[in-house]
Amino acid sequence: METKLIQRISKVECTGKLNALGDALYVIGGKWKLHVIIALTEGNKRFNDLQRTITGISARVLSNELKELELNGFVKRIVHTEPNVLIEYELTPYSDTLQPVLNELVKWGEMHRSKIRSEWEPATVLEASL
Amino acid sequence: METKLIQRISKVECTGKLNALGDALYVIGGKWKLHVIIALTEGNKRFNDLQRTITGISARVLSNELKELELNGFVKRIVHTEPNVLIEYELTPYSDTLQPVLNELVKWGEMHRSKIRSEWEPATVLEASL
DNA sequence: TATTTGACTAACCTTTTGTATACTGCTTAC
DNA sequence: GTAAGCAGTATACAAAAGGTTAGTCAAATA
Repeated sequence: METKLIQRISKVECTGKLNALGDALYVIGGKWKLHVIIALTEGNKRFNDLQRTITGISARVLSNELKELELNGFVKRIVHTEPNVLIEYELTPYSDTLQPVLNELVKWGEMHRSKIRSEWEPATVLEASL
Repeated sequence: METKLIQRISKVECTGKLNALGDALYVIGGKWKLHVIIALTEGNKRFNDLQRTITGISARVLSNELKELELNGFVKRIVHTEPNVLIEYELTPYSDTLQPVLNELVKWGEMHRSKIRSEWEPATVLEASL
Protein backbone atom coordinates (compact mmCIF):
# COMPACT_ATOMS: atom_id res chain seq x y z
CA MET A 1 0.00 0.00 0.00
CA GLU A 2 1.66 3.17 -1.03
CA THR A 3 0.74 6.43 0.55
CA LYS A 4 -0.30 9.19 -1.75
CA LEU A 5 -1.33 12.53 -0.43
CA ILE A 6 -2.98 13.55 -3.62
CA GLN A 7 -5.69 10.96 -4.02
CA ARG A 8 -9.18 10.22 -2.88
CA ILE A 9 -9.20 10.06 0.88
CA SER A 10 -11.74 11.04 3.50
CA LYS A 11 -12.15 14.68 4.39
CA VAL A 12 -11.03 14.09 7.99
CA GLU A 13 -7.92 12.29 6.87
CA CYS A 14 -7.20 15.03 4.42
CA THR A 15 -7.50 17.88 6.92
CA GLY A 16 -5.32 15.91 9.30
CA LYS A 17 -2.65 15.68 6.67
CA LEU A 18 -3.03 19.32 5.77
CA ASN A 19 -2.52 20.27 9.41
CA ALA A 20 0.59 18.14 9.66
CA LEU A 21 1.84 19.75 6.49
CA GLY A 22 1.09 23.16 7.88
CA ASP A 23 3.00 22.35 11.06
CA ALA A 24 6.00 21.13 9.15
CA LEU A 25 6.06 24.16 6.89
CA TYR A 26 5.65 26.38 9.90
CA VAL A 27 8.58 25.09 11.92
CA ILE A 28 11.07 25.22 9.06
CA GLY A 29 9.50 28.23 7.35
CA GLY A 30 10.40 31.85 7.71
CA LYS A 31 13.43 33.62 6.42
CA TRP A 32 16.04 32.47 8.91
CA LYS A 33 15.16 29.15 10.63
CA LEU A 34 17.19 27.00 8.29
CA HIS A 35 20.13 29.40 8.28
CA VAL A 36 20.34 29.08 12.03
CA ILE A 37 20.12 25.31 11.93
CA ILE A 38 22.77 25.10 9.27
CA ALA A 39 25.05 27.51 11.07
CA LEU A 40 24.86 25.30 14.13
CA THR A 41 25.81 22.17 12.20
CA GLU A 42 29.35 23.54 12.11
CA GLY A 43 29.38 23.16 15.86
CA ASN A 44 28.00 24.89 18.93
CA LYS A 45 27.89 28.63 18.76
CA ARG A 46 27.29 31.57 21.02
CA PHE A 47 24.78 34.30 20.30
CA ASN A 48 27.15 36.80 18.78
CA ASP A 49 28.97 34.07 16.85
CA LEU A 50 25.69 33.15 15.25
CA GLN A 51 24.93 36.71 14.36
CA ARG A 52 28.30 37.06 12.67
CA THR A 53 27.98 33.75 10.84
CA ILE A 54 24.50 34.44 9.53
CA THR A 55 25.06 37.64 7.65
CA GLY A 56 22.08 39.94 7.67
CA ILE A 57 20.17 38.65 10.65
CA SER A 58 19.32 41.12 13.37
CA ALA A 59 19.65 40.38 17.07
CA ARG A 60 15.93 40.59 17.58
CA VAL A 61 15.12 38.07 14.88
CA LEU A 62 17.95 35.75 15.89
CA SER A 63 16.69 35.82 19.45
CA ASN A 64 13.16 34.94 18.32
CA GLU A 65 14.30 32.19 16.01
CA LEU A 66 16.41 30.60 18.72
CA LYS A 67 13.45 30.61 21.09
CA GLU A 68 11.20 28.93 18.57
CA LEU A 69 13.83 26.42 17.60
CA GLU A 70 14.26 25.60 21.27
CA LEU A 71 10.51 25.19 21.74
CA ASN A 72 10.42 22.78 18.85
CA GLY A 73 13.28 20.79 20.26
CA PHE A 74 15.85 21.48 17.56
CA VAL A 75 18.19 23.59 19.61
CA LYS A 76 19.42 23.49 23.18
CA ARG A 77 20.53 26.53 25.12
CA ILE A 78 23.41 25.65 27.41
CA VAL A 79 24.48 27.91 30.22
CA HIS A 80 28.01 27.39 31.48
CA THR A 81 29.06 28.99 34.73
CA GLU A 82 32.36 27.26 35.19
CA PRO A 83 35.31 29.46 34.37
CA ASN A 84 32.86 32.27 33.71
CA VAL A 85 29.31 32.70 32.48
CA LEU A 86 28.86 31.76 28.87
CA ILE A 87 25.92 30.66 26.79
CA GLU A 88 26.04 28.21 23.93
CA TYR A 89 23.50 26.92 21.49
CA GLU A 90 23.69 23.39 20.16
CA LEU A 91 21.66 21.26 17.81
CA THR A 92 19.82 18.37 19.41
CA PRO A 93 19.75 14.87 17.93
CA TYR A 94 16.09 15.55 17.21
CA SER A 95 17.06 18.07 14.57
CA ASP A 96 18.39 15.12 12.55
CA THR A 97 14.86 13.94 12.01
CA LEU A 98 14.49 16.81 9.56
CA GLN A 99 17.13 15.28 7.32
CA PRO A 100 14.81 13.36 4.94
CA VAL A 101 12.44 16.30 4.64
CA LEU A 102 15.22 18.71 3.85
CA ASN A 103 16.75 16.34 1.33
CA GLU A 104 13.48 15.99 -0.53
CA LEU A 105 12.97 19.72 -0.51
CA VAL A 106 16.46 20.39 -1.84
CA LYS A 107 16.12 17.71 -4.49
CA TRP A 108 12.82 19.07 -5.69
CA GLY A 109 13.99 22.67 -5.45
CA GLU A 110 17.03 21.98 -7.63
CA MET A 111 14.94 20.14 -10.17
CA HIS A 112 12.34 22.90 -10.25
CA ARG A 113 14.96 25.58 -10.55
CA SER A 114 16.53 24.01 -13.61
CA LYS A 115 13.12 23.35 -15.12
CA ILE A 116 12.03 26.95 -14.75
CA ARG A 117 15.36 28.18 -16.07
CA SER A 118 15.17 25.94 -19.14
CA GLU A 119 11.70 27.23 -19.97
CA TRP A 120 12.73 30.84 -19.84
CA GLU A 121 15.11 32.14 -22.46
CA PRO A 122 16.67 28.90 -23.67
CA ALA A 123 18.10 30.91 -26.59
CA THR A 124 20.04 33.13 -24.26
CA VAL A 125 21.44 30.12 -22.52
CA LEU A 126 22.67 28.73 -25.83
CA GLU A 127 24.22 32.04 -26.84
CA ALA A 128 25.90 32.39 -23.51
CA SER A 129 27.49 28.98 -23.88
CA LEU A 130 29.19 29.83 -27.18
CA MET B 1 27.35 7.85 -1.15
CA GLU B 2 24.46 9.16 0.81
CA THR B 3 23.47 12.77 0.60
CA LYS B 4 23.24 14.63 3.83
CA LEU B 5 22.38 18.28 3.87
CA ILE B 6 23.62 18.79 7.35
CA GLN B 7 27.29 17.92 7.12
CA ARG B 8 30.55 19.44 6.12
CA ILE B 9 30.26 20.67 2.55
CA SER B 10 31.68 23.63 0.74
CA LYS B 11 30.14 27.03 1.25
CA VAL B 12 29.11 27.30 -2.42
CA GLU B 13 27.43 23.92 -2.34
CA CYS B 14 25.69 24.87 0.83
CA THR B 15 24.30 28.16 -0.42
CA GLY B 16 23.16 26.39 -3.57
CA LYS B 17 21.21 23.94 -1.47
CA LEU B 18 19.83 26.67 0.70
CA ASN B 19 18.58 28.48 -2.39
CA ALA B 20 16.93 25.35 -3.69
CA LEU B 21 15.34 24.87 -0.30
CA GLY B 22 14.15 28.44 -0.33
CA ASP B 23 12.61 27.98 -3.76
CA ALA B 24 10.82 24.84 -2.71
CA LEU B 25 9.47 26.41 0.44
CA TYR B 26 8.42 29.44 -1.55
CA VAL B 27 6.34 27.67 -4.17
CA ILE B 28 4.43 25.50 -1.71
CA GLY B 29 4.47 28.03 1.11
CA GLY B 30 1.87 30.58 2.02
CA LYS B 31 -1.48 30.00 3.55
CA TRP B 32 -3.43 28.65 0.58
CA LYS B 33 -1.22 27.09 -2.11
CA LEU B 34 -1.63 23.53 -0.90
CA HIS B 35 -5.33 23.99 -0.30
CA VAL B 36 -5.75 24.96 -3.91
CA ILE B 37 -3.69 22.04 -5.16
CA ILE B 38 -5.60 19.61 -3.01
CA ALA B 39 -8.94 21.03 -4.02
CA LEU B 40 -8.00 20.47 -7.64
CA THR B 41 -7.08 16.83 -7.06
CA GLU B 42 -10.79 16.11 -6.81
CA GLY B 43 -11.03 17.14 -10.44
CA ASN B 44 -11.02 20.26 -12.53
CA LYS B 45 -12.76 23.21 -11.04
CA ARG B 46 -13.92 26.65 -12.02
CA PHE B 47 -13.05 29.80 -10.15
CA ASN B 48 -16.16 30.08 -8.06
CA ASP B 49 -16.19 26.33 -7.43
CA LEU B 50 -12.74 26.66 -5.95
CA GLN B 51 -13.76 29.55 -3.79
CA ARG B 52 -16.67 27.54 -2.42
CA THR B 53 -14.53 24.45 -1.84
CA ILE B 54 -11.75 26.27 -0.04
CA THR B 55 -13.62 27.85 2.81
CA GLY B 56 -12.20 31.15 3.87
CA ILE B 57 -10.22 32.13 0.81
CA SER B 58 -11.01 35.45 -0.80
CA ALA B 59 -11.34 36.04 -4.53
CA ARG B 60 -8.28 38.25 -4.54
CA VAL B 61 -6.05 35.71 -2.87
CA LEU B 62 -7.43 32.81 -4.90
CA SER B 63 -6.74 34.73 -8.07
CA ASN B 64 -3.15 35.42 -7.00
CA GLU B 65 -2.53 31.85 -5.94
CA LEU B 66 -3.84 30.49 -9.23
CA LYS B 67 -1.55 32.81 -11.16
CA GLU B 68 1.50 31.74 -9.21
CA LEU B 69 0.59 28.08 -9.42
CA GLU B 70 0.23 28.52 -13.18
CA LEU B 71 3.61 30.23 -13.40
CA ASN B 72 5.19 27.35 -11.56
CA GLY B 73 3.56 24.85 -13.86
CA PHE B 74 1.30 23.16 -11.36
CA VAL B 75 -1.98 24.38 -12.72
CA LYS B 76 -3.36 24.97 -16.19
CA ARG B 77 -6.04 27.52 -17.00
CA ILE B 78 -8.31 26.19 -19.70
CA VAL B 79 -10.65 28.46 -21.61
CA HIS B 80 -13.54 26.72 -23.32
CA THR B 81 -15.59 28.60 -25.89
CA GLU B 82 -17.59 25.73 -27.22
CA PRO B 83 -21.14 25.72 -25.97
CA ASN B 84 -20.33 28.95 -24.15
CA VAL B 85 -17.39 30.62 -22.51
CA LEU B 86 -16.18 28.82 -19.41
CA ILE B 87 -12.90 28.67 -17.58
CA GLU B 88 -11.49 25.65 -15.84
CA TYR B 89 -8.41 25.02 -13.77
CA GLU B 90 -6.67 21.68 -13.83
CA LEU B 91 -3.61 20.17 -12.21
CA THR B 92 -0.77 19.40 -14.56
CA PRO B 93 1.21 16.15 -14.44
CA TYR B 94 4.09 18.25 -13.17
CA SER B 95 2.26 18.79 -9.91
CA ASP B 96 2.79 15.09 -9.23
CA THR B 97 6.49 15.74 -8.81
CA LEU B 98 5.61 17.30 -5.47
CA GLN B 99 4.33 13.98 -4.18
CA PRO B 100 7.52 12.78 -2.44
CA VAL B 101 8.12 16.18 -0.87
CA LEU B 102 4.61 16.41 0.46
CA ASN B 103 4.74 12.88 1.79
CA GLU B 104 7.92 13.57 3.73
CA LEU B 105 6.47 16.78 5.08
CA VAL B 106 3.27 15.08 6.20
CA LYS B 107 5.16 12.20 7.75
CA TRP B 108 7.45 14.51 9.67
CA GLY B 109 4.61 16.84 10.61
CA GLU B 110 2.57 14.02 12.08
CA MET B 111 5.53 12.70 14.00
CA HIS B 112 6.40 16.14 15.33
CA ARG B 113 2.82 16.85 16.29
CA SER B 114 2.55 13.73 18.41
CA LYS B 115 5.96 14.38 19.94
CA ILE B 116 5.07 17.91 20.97
CA ARG B 117 1.72 16.76 22.30
CA SER B 118 3.28 14.00 24.39
CA GLU B 119 5.71 16.45 25.95
CA TRP B 120 3.05 18.87 27.01
CA GLU B 121 0.66 17.91 29.75
CA PRO B 122 0.89 14.13 29.64
CA ALA B 123 -0.95 14.16 33.00
CA THR B 124 -3.94 15.90 31.48
CA VAL B 125 -4.04 13.35 28.75
CA LEU B 126 -4.16 10.57 31.32
CA GLU B 127 -6.87 12.28 33.32
CA ALA B 128 -8.90 12.92 30.24
CA SER B 129 -8.77 9.26 29.33
CA LEU B 130 -10.28 8.09 32.63
C1' DT C 1 -36.83 43.32 -17.40
C1' DA C 2 -34.52 42.26 -12.92
C1' DT C 3 -31.70 39.22 -10.71
C1' DT C 4 -28.23 35.91 -10.40
C1' DT C 5 -23.97 33.70 -11.75
C1' DG C 6 -19.20 33.54 -13.46
C1' DA C 7 -14.57 35.37 -13.38
C1' DC C 8 -12.36 38.36 -11.90
C1' DT C 9 -10.05 43.39 -10.51
C1' DA C 10 -9.42 47.66 -7.56
C1' DA C 11 -9.01 50.16 -3.46
C1' DC C 12 -8.25 50.05 1.01
C1' DC C 13 -7.19 48.04 5.70
C1' DT C 14 -5.02 44.83 9.11
C1' DT C 15 -1.76 41.49 10.54
C1' DT C 16 2.44 39.34 10.26
C1' DT C 17 7.13 39.41 9.40
C1' DG C 18 11.38 41.43 9.22
C1' DT C 19 14.78 45.60 9.70
C1' DA C 20 17.33 49.37 12.09
C1' DT C 21 18.95 51.59 15.87
C1' DA C 22 19.66 52.10 20.25
C1' DC C 23 20.18 50.63 24.85
C1' DT C 24 20.90 47.62 29.15
C1' DG C 25 23.83 45.29 32.78
C1' DC C 26 27.71 42.63 33.29
C1' DT C 27 32.54 41.24 32.45
C1' DT C 28 37.01 41.40 30.56
C1' DA C 29 40.84 43.73 28.04
C1' DC C 30 43.78 47.78 27.21
C1' DG D 1 38.87 54.13 33.74
C1' DT D 2 37.60 53.75 29.09
C1' DA D 3 36.57 50.80 25.63
C1' DA D 4 34.95 46.53 23.78
C1' DG D 5 32.57 42.09 24.00
C1' DC D 6 28.64 39.23 25.55
C1' DA D 7 23.62 38.19 25.52
C1' DG D 8 20.30 39.89 24.66
C1' DT D 9 15.70 43.58 25.07
C1' DA D 10 12.98 47.86 23.58
C1' DT D 11 11.20 50.82 20.36
C1' DA D 12 10.02 52.32 16.03
C1' DC D 13 9.49 51.53 11.29
C1' DA D 14 8.93 49.29 6.59
C1' DA D 15 7.47 45.64 3.69
C1' DA D 16 4.87 41.62 2.60
C1' DA D 17 0.94 38.79 3.04
C1' DG D 18 -3.60 38.38 3.58
C1' DG D 19 -8.58 40.08 4.36
C1' DT D 20 -12.86 43.13 3.27
C1' DT D 21 -15.83 45.38 0.49
C1' DA D 22 -17.30 46.76 -3.53
C1' DG D 23 -17.54 46.88 -8.47
C1' DT D 24 -16.92 45.46 -13.46
C1' DC D 25 -18.82 43.28 -17.75
C1' DA D 26 -20.98 39.54 -20.03
C1' DA D 27 -24.12 35.70 -20.22
C1' DA D 28 -27.84 32.88 -18.22
C1' DT D 29 -32.04 32.56 -15.56
C1' DA D 30 -36.57 33.88 -13.44
